[in-house]
Amino acid sequence: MAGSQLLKGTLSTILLKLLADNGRMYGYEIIQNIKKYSSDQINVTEGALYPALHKLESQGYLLTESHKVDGRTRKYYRLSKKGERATVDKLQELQEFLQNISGILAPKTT
Amino acid sequence: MAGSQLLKGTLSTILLKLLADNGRMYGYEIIQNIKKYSSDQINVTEGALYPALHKLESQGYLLTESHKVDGRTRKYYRLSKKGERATVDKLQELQEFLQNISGILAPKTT
DNA sequence: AAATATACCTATAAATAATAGGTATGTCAA
DNA sequence: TTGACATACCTATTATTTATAGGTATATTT
Repeated sequence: MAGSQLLKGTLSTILLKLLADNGRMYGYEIIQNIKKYSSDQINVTEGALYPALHKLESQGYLLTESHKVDGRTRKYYRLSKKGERATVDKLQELQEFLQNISGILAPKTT
Repeated sequence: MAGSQLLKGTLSTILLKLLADNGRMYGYEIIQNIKKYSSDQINVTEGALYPALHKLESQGYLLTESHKVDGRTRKYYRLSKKGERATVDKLQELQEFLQNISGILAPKTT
């Protein structure tokens, strides 16, 4: 996809926010969810998603449990207490950054 | 700075936009400008800026001219015709991306 | 004389995502 | 029944991008 490099730096925060909203999700579901919410414009690849989830897990932000559904294994991820706190911080940081970027991108009226 | 990795992918577009607005700028000026516009929150390092400018130049998006001012050399960068076209495309791409991100980050009302 | 600001640059390291590959089950159509 | 496609997990390698840290040099302020 064009402009895919724009995702850099924002993916982990998006993942935390999705889990905060939805309680628990599994990898495949996350990919579909982001695709849908962005009207097919943001395509998170598996090679980006799974390492990102595993890193968040290793940092103690996520807890996991595996369940077999229709013969296939699903690994559910959800926020730990630590992850909930991190989500608040990272969300605020990202929103401030987006505001700053918007300020720079705003058409100049001078 | 915290959250500095958020800049990833957006820097070259920001540079193009700044040059589109200001006609021509030199490296040091760009760093100060971004710092000021973001209220000190976005700090573009030299190690990020100069390679980024040189890449844009090598892609044919920027033209340069050096001038000596107060004993110091300034290298001015400005958009080429090709750079002007690229700016329009990249700006639109970034704005669509920011909208998508905002949509995902918006508080869930469901 | 020393510190700070201005002004350019690059080499190496770190972080992050893409590409491309692997494994496996379920379903639907030819 | 076979082949395509969707679901579901994963990792190794590569590419891209920025940070860190270093270098050079002049002007101004303390």
